[in-house]
Amino acid sequence: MATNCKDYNFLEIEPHWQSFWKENHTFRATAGTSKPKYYVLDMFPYPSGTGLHIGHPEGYTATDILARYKRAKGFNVLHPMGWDAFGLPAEQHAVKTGTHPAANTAANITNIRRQIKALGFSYDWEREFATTDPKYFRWTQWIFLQLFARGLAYVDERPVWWCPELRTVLANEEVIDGKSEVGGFPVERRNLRQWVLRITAYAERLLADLKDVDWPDSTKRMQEAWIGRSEGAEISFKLENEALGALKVFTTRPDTLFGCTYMVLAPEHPLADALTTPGQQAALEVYRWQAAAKSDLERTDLAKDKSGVFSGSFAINPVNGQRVPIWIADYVLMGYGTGAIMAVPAHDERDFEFAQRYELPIPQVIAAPGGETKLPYSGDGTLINSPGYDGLAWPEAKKKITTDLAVRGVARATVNYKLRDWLFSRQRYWGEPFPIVWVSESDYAQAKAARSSTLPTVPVTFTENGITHCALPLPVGALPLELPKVQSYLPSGSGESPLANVSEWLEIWFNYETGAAVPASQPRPDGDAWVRARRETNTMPQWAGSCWYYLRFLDPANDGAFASPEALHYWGVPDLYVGGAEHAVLHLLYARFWHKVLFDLGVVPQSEPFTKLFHQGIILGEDGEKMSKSRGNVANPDTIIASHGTDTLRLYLMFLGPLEAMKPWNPNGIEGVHRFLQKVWRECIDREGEIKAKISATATDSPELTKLLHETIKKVGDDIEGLRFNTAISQMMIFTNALQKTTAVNRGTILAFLQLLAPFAPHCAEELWARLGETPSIQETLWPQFDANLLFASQVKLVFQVNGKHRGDTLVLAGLPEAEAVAIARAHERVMPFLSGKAIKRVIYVPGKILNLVLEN
RNA sequence: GCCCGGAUGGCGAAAUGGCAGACGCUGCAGACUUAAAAUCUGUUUUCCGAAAGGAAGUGCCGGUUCGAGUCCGGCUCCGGGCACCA
Repeated sequence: MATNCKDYNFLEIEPHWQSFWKENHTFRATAGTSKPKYYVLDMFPYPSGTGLHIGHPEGYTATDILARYKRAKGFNVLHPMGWDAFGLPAEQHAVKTGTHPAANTAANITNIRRQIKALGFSYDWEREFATTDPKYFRWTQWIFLQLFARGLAYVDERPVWWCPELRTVLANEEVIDGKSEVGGFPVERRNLRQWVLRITAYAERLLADLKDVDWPDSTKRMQEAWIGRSEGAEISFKLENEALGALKVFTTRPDTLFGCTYMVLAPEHPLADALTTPGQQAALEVYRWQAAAKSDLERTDLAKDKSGVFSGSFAINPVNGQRVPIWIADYVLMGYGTGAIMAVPAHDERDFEFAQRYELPIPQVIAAPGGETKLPYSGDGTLINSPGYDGLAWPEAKKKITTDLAVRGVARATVNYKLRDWLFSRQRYWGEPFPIVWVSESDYAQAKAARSSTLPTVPVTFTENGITHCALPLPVGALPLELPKVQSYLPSGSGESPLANVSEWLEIWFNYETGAAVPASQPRPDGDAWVRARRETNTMPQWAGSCWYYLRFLDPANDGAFASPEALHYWGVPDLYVGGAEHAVLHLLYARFWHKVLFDLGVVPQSEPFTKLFHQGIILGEDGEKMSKSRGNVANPDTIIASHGTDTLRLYLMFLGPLEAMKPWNPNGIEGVHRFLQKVWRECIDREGEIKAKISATATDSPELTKLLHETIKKVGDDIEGLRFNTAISQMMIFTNALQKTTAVNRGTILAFLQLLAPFAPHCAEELWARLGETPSIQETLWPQFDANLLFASQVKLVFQVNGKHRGDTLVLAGLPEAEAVAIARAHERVMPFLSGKAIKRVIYVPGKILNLVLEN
């Protein structure tokens, strides 16, 4: 049922077909058909208050074209959309206005959903959800409980930004130049009790399985670098003060052990105090205080100016018994390896710099193959000045020294990762509450008997004022644990989240069998399973909800499981995942980690979540700068939809350049693609709104037009598969230009072309399809086939070159033998003059392409 | 500092090692129009030339090749990411 506008009235056409698709559930995905499945997923957006900017629809248009194309190719397509709706901006808004973040979030979702729907994407909206829906985060909490039960979640003291003035914890992005973003107050690092996920337990698999996924190489390399595997040895240095035991260091270069002239501890190292002699204590205090006052950024900015203090103590080098002074310096980090290093200044740049400044010896122990003596030298070489190992190549020496020391029990080969465990809690209101209560040791012991399968082998505990608290999970049946209403979204002031102020919710009698809770202010209910408990006040970070949403889309209404085994089996994981490169590490690594845990639990059938990944490029402002409100260069899709229509916007976004490229927004080009759609319209519909008279079922197309049509079918299909939408559109423009020059055209040719256009400009194609009297919807038709026989021309243009220079061309029969081609060239009026008087030394002939005659001299 | 991209007309760009600049924008000229808009046609890398045609040309320097925007080596600039990881 088409509209009846005479001109290409997109404002009438686009809403018309959008409601048609909605009423007919055109894009509803139903599992279990015999068709092959195709799951194409966008990184779902955070519903921010400012709505969509032009960058969002770029990736969404790309996946939509693919989704529509794959449907036409006979696939059962799953193409969903939802909302990553927990997050800081909503909380900040709540603090400012006092309104519940849920209300603000819902309003933002309504707006952004309207914007996305106006773009006419073929999402199955029946699968929509937000991560903030209790029916969704119930399963986020469920997955957390699985991690907890497997010992992959624990609590630990971790430093976070604390602003004494605001009495709150700040995120990294809320700290600017060591001051709070709000108010500009000073901030400091402060240790707080945090939940941490043991992602490091999966480091090896997260690294190894990268080889199995079809991702951009650069993204794989970033993840590799982030995981940062390095092989080396942990070596124990005996301390001169034997009462203190040994000092363990990690090194990737055990072969340079003879070149170790000092050691360095991180200022936070537990042995730092004990090792510091009374005379040096004051200096250490000052140094520590200086290091702590620096932000991480300052500490790393000062990288070039290494500093430290001597502890006054010595260790013994296990290979040669030499006394080695122990220094304390902030260029060694407590978070990596053992927080202590053996310094080999001759072969490490940082140690070299430090040794120079403090005039420590710099003996060379690796000889460069070229005899080069410039230090520091960290390249290949053989050992020198290393009695017992001299002359060995460094890799062998590394093995031999490690084994020799291992035999003596003072070293072992180890693998270290840069990857740290994942800090998984936030002191915020607007996040998933942890389904955890804290109970006393004795109550935990009592509950353990009833709940053992849901508890980790080693209880998760923390100690406060000498009292040990044990983490007891809610039974799965008690999920979801929803957020309580609070009086204020301001932080508690003590470093805990606002939840710490809701005492009726916080302090409870807890039934560890059912998960039921009664405020502790009321009498303890009858029954053995009731224990005194305090709820966990932390909430989960925004990453939690985005870690597994791609699985919930498979079966979003399921109340009995995060998704049914049937849905998990049928739809599997996304066949294509499209989103920004800014998520190359964190989101994609966290999601992979969770997926692997679910795989180990046997609840998902595959070990990797995203088989194929693609990053769309960023669209910059007209000025070539990143779009931002403050620069005032933000383009809004709404205005373009109103002025040119969404089909034009979609087409233009794809025509701008390669999908992966970073490109500036240039609204001048919009007219070009809009004209293209106008032209398509005019080729189908005349000024009176009737079907153009030149279209007829009986017209015979010229061989050229037929060939062009089949070329276009092939190229558009190939380009969509390769995500090269810009060149697909160019090809359709070429076809339309040719169409315009015809006086009669076969109706079937027009219909086939409209099918090619449909994934790109679905409203326009649908309208013209209906005007031409076709039913059902163009979305339900199969992609046209090209005839490969028609792609080969009998005549081809052969280019003549003399000494590699273009000297003319001519049409020849395809498959012309070389001898004949040379004869034609010799006789060619433009080629001949260049050949006169010279012998042909060599002939390069690429049939159908080029004939290059190489002359003597 | 390290890692990853990128650099082609006035602009966005295209080009399995085989005619560089497809397609689109802009500009210019023309047709239609009383006129304008819209639409259509032609033209638009630079230099020489009246033209035919010729020469140069894909950030810079060199190399491989009959032939290089494309491959290799060395730079410059721009963008992104990471940053004392022992």
